[in-house]
Amino acid sequence: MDNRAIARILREIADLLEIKDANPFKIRAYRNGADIAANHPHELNTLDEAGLREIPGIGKDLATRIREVAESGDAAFHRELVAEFPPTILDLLHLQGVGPKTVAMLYRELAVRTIDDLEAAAKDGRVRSLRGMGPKKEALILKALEERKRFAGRHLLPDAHDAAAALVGYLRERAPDAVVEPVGSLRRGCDTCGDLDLLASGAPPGLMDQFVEYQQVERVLGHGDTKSSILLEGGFQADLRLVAADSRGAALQYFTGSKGHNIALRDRAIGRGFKLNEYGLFRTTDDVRVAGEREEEIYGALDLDWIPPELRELRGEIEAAEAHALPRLIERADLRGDLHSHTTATDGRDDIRAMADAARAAGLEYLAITDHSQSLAMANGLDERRAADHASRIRAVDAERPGIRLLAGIECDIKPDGTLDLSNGCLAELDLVVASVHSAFNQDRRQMTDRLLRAIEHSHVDILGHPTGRLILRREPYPVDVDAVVDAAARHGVALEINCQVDRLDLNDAHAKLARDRGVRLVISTDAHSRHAFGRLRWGILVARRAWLRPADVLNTLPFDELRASLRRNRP
DNA sequence: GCCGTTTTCGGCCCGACTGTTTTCAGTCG
Repeated sequence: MDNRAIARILREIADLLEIKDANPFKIRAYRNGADIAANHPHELNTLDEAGLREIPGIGKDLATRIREVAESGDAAFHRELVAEFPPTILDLLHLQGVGPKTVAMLYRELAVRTIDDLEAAAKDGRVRSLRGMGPKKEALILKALEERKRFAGRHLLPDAHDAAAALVGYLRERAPDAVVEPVGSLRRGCDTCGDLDLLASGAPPGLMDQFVEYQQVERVLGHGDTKSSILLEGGFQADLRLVAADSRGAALQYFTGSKGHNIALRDRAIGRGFKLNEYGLFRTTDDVRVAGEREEEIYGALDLDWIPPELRELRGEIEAAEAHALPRLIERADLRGDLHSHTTATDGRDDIRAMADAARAAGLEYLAITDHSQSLAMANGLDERRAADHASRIRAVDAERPGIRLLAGIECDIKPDGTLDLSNGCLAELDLVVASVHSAFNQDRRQMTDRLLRAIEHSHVDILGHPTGRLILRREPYPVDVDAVVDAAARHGVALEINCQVDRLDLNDAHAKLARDRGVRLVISTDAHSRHAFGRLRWGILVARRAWLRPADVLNTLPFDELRASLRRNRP
């Protein structure tokens, strides 16, 4: 059982306890445990009970349950809860406006067990007969059921940024003197986005009416003086909060989150005799406001350095801010090159010259052309003869093009047995080798891990490409022991890639941080298949910042000559 | 269920909006 599976069971326990109306703090403890499991960079099933208990938030009971799940695939406590309530009622919890109390009542009073049961009960008027329910609630439930069919789940980062940018632009036009800005997971740079949180500071109250009148509105979910929510065509939910200009810092802090970071910060405020909310930091004794206009003041009043939003995930940033030990995070301007790209020689859309010119126009000093190898027949992968010819063409363009240096590389397939797709002799003639998995994703964890370790041990491999193979919202990562891969990369001096394709972003933030902590170098690469793709470096930068990476942790911040000298094949 | 420069017991973050209510519970973020 991997962390994801452990997290799912803990989350189901929390949901079922909530439906049972159990102690809310117990529910929070399980939910917190699920978050910890989902985001933990190490495999929890490799830890014993003592090791688990060292993780803050995991105590005696949760450690026992996690061990139980790791060993048997389930926990007795979970099975007992599932026996009390059909697990299908958990689907009901995800409907907009339906919470645990409603689910419990629907099950108890109407024997509603599934989404279909609920739809039937709402349509034939049984829902409105319940206490606390009425025709409006019934209509809301039917709306939520209909929307569930149309828009499922989260959204990719660029889609969220585009939708937010359009909405922010619309609001700024109507309130030119206010500050309108994205907050929430957008500001933290999360790799997917559930909803769009916006903050307007110092805006006239009428802005709220204009927000709910936005052209793309599918439905207004709530409309108040300081807080409104809308559902956009296409499925995004957008929330807008209005605060006074002198509360902007407090509101930014509050609505940026994450939830865990905020709870820890408010806890810290209480411990120092303050109360923290979206309007400011107040002294408990006399309710006098001591900070609120700027975020820096809030953190400062709590004896902390200002914390970049990408780090606000309760992964040690508060301790680091207290010790003045926050890293200087990497920025787009620190990147000097791109080490993964494709051309018309395989499945790219532009030729070597077009790619080189586009990379230079994007401000890069060097570009590695790394087309596919022969196994990827679908992509017209290169055999040894074509790889050699392609390399000489790349070098010819390099010689004729000022202002950009090219590396003649390859994205070499890692075959199912862990051997590479081209001979040593062929790979030795190139400047750089990215090794990647593109086939046989169904191998088990042991096979896949051995496969990657064997590739890392290969003396010509410089970079492991998209190391876990995930496709966000489409395909789970293949099962692999990331810990072992990171350790091997550290031993052999192989860099791990943060692939900037918007549905990959692979490695993710937690794994990239793990790699950094073990002294592994990362690269941030576009995997560009056209000359228009270099802009996506910004998404990889967000992942890197969330992973606490400094410029020195990333290989392609080096000047060209130093980069070349640092590659495995050129090291003494 | 977790946790401890106030505590091993008694706390645990905070506020807005809605619908169904005659003062508030439920939901959401």
